Amino acid sequence: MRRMTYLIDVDLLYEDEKPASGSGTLAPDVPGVEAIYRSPTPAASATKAQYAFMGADPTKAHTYPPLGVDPLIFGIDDAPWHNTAAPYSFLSHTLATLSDTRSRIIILNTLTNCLRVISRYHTPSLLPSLYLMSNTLSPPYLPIELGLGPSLVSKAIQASSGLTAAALRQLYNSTGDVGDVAFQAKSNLRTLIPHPPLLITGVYDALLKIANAKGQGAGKVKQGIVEKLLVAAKGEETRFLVRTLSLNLRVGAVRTSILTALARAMALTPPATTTSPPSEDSIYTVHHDILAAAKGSGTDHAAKEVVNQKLEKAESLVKQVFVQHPNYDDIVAALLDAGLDCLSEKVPLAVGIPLHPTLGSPTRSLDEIYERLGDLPFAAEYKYDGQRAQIHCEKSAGEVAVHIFSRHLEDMTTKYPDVVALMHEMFSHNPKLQSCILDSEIVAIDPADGALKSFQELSNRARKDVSIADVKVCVGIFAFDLMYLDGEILLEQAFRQRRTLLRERLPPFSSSQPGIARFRHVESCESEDGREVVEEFWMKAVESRCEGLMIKLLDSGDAPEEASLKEKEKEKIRRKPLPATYRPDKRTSAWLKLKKDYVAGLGDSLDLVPIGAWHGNGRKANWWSPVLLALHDNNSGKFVAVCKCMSGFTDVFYKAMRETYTESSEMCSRKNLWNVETGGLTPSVYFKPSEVWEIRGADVTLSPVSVAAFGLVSDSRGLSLRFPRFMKVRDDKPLEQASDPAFLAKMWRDQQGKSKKGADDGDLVDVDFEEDIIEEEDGDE
DNA sequence: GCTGATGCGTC
DNA sequence: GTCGGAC
DNA sequence: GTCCGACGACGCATCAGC
Repeated sequence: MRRMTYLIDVDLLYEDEKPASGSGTLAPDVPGVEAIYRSPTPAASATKAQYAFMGADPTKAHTYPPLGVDPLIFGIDDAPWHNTAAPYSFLSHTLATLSDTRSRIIILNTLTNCLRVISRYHTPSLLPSLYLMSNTLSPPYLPIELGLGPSLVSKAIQASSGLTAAALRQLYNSTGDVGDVAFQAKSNLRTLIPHPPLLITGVYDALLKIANAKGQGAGKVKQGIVEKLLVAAKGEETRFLVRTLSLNLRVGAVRTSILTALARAMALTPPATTTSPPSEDSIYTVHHDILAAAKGSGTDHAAKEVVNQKLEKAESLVKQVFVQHPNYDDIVAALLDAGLDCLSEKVPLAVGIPLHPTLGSPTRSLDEIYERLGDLPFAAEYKYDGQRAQIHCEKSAGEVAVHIFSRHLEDMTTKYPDVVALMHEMFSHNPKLQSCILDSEIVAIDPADGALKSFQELSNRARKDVSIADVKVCVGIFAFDLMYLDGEILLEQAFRQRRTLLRERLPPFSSSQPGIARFRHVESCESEDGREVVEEFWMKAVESRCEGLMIKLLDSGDAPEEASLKEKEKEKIRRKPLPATYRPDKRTSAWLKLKKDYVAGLGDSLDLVPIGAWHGNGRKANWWSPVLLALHDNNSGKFVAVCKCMSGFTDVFYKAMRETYTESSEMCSRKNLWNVETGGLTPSVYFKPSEVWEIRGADVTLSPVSVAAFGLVSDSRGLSLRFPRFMKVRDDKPLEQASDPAFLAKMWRDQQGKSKKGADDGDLVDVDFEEDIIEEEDGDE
């Protein structure tokens, strides 16, 4: 009913301001955006079939073949589109297919077939397709960002659909997806002048132009490009275009799936652009005859086995190359030029290009660690609470080039000029050093005594184009691995060797200049010293300002067998090899992390009351998520919000919550009926305070938005919780026994006391003293 | 030139 | 960062 | 075991709007 109203509005709008020329209500023309519209042939030649697919009802007509089928069966011999350039509708068709399934197999088939078609019929679209599939614009270490947020996208949807912000908001609350909102808004529109089809290359170029719009008026320029894209988009295109623009593609395929598919596509359908065809004995390429045999009547198991082996080899090759050199531009260029066989040589690990760091998987206790590793020797290292840093250094003609990359491979060299200077000093102090790539944690420290400071203090550092003189927060580098040294790649060596090399060739170093970073190795101990030593080390780590321990195998070995198995069963089970190499592609989490807040009794735990919530997104679209949680102030009797929480709930729990707090019931209202204090947060709905939940977090943080414990610890800030997650319902606790502000304030003080020598006398810590420090830091600017 | 909102990175 | 769900 | 996507607190950088 309401929708009818919109339809009329929209029609009226278009009567008056028909955007036949792309202007009207739309932003002024943006130079260079014609590429979006450009079609290799005049628009008039677009076939009926294409428009059938792109019509308002995309479920009715599909000109594209189903992509989810086994790639061996999939017929790639008919071009699915009629122009030479690949239309964006083909990609949105692919993404729609992905969205319809959760089956990994179908997802991989779909991606593989899509990439085969594109590389066969329009190789220039291959690279942009990979970026659009992975919802990225460039390698992560290049500073290219869309700079579009929900508000700008929403404005653009308003402008191109005629719907009001409130109408869009309501659509959004019910679907939990901006793409769906745009799709529905657009489906109410009748465009009189058909636009030429969007092209994959055109969409990607438009995204780059959005990213390149900088300076004053950039918002308008970005919005203008978005509106043009939206006007040109048809059917499913709109949905995925908007998801792309919101950086929330959500089709169940990210890095690994895309790399796997790219490898399979290249193996099955080698590009015709290579300077020479793949050799007959290529271990990757699936040649015609074997492919024909494998896809035959389905009985040639030998041929299928050969195909599978080749595909597996290709996948592992592409993944390995990518984790060591995460750049689709380079990989696609190499593939198109020389195919899979030369990929490794053409796209090598290189100093100056970040590799994917090895990650740690969580562990609940030291017992669990010993269970998983048995008696294999390991090193236990402090896990510092700072920022991961991969440091690249290379000497060339006497100059040392330094690059520093973050955990997600962003280039943060200009954030740490003090680290760069230190590396220069280290290299000149040690003239034999030529090059290195090392893995480390950068931690805020007290420049006087090197005492560790908190993560929150580190995060106060400036981030861009910092000069050494401006550095306000001193840091220490705590190195723990060495992946490359003097021209030699060390990834295949055992951690024991890499660690020894690190210690010998890059010893601890302090600059002669004040304020410059210091270079240290992480504190560590070894399992060979005995379990008691490790236990003690773990306690020491917890008492220091560390999150806990990282556990790393020193030598490659085999996982221990389960003691409970009988001898016969043991023989059947293949022992799982545990590598001590630096190979993040082999195991996504090769190291084990033991953090204090995973361990029962060690983390911070609070009893909080749910007092409100927001509408969930995506798979949580029909549930309350996140939920707003509050302390109970014993003095005022009021509930005071501390933080939002969305982690730790099961689907069953969400459903139950939806029942308990039914919208517009006596338990749930859009108004603040129960007079709760929410500070800077405004939930979509308020809950009647009625139960207590146990919530765990890693740390208490000083918060600019929270008003919990406001005034107890700082005059300008409240307290909140880092990494909050739901543990369980406390049926046994009445509301009045929920945690109160004083309790939270005490938790914060205890946490501060821990790091300060002599300040651990609990209640004797002077609140005013702490407060002074904070206000001083606050008002320093 | 300043302030607040927004984007996007860190954990 | 955390977590749960699906395969 | 692996992959994916729901989202947490926080703070600097940037740009809109005054």
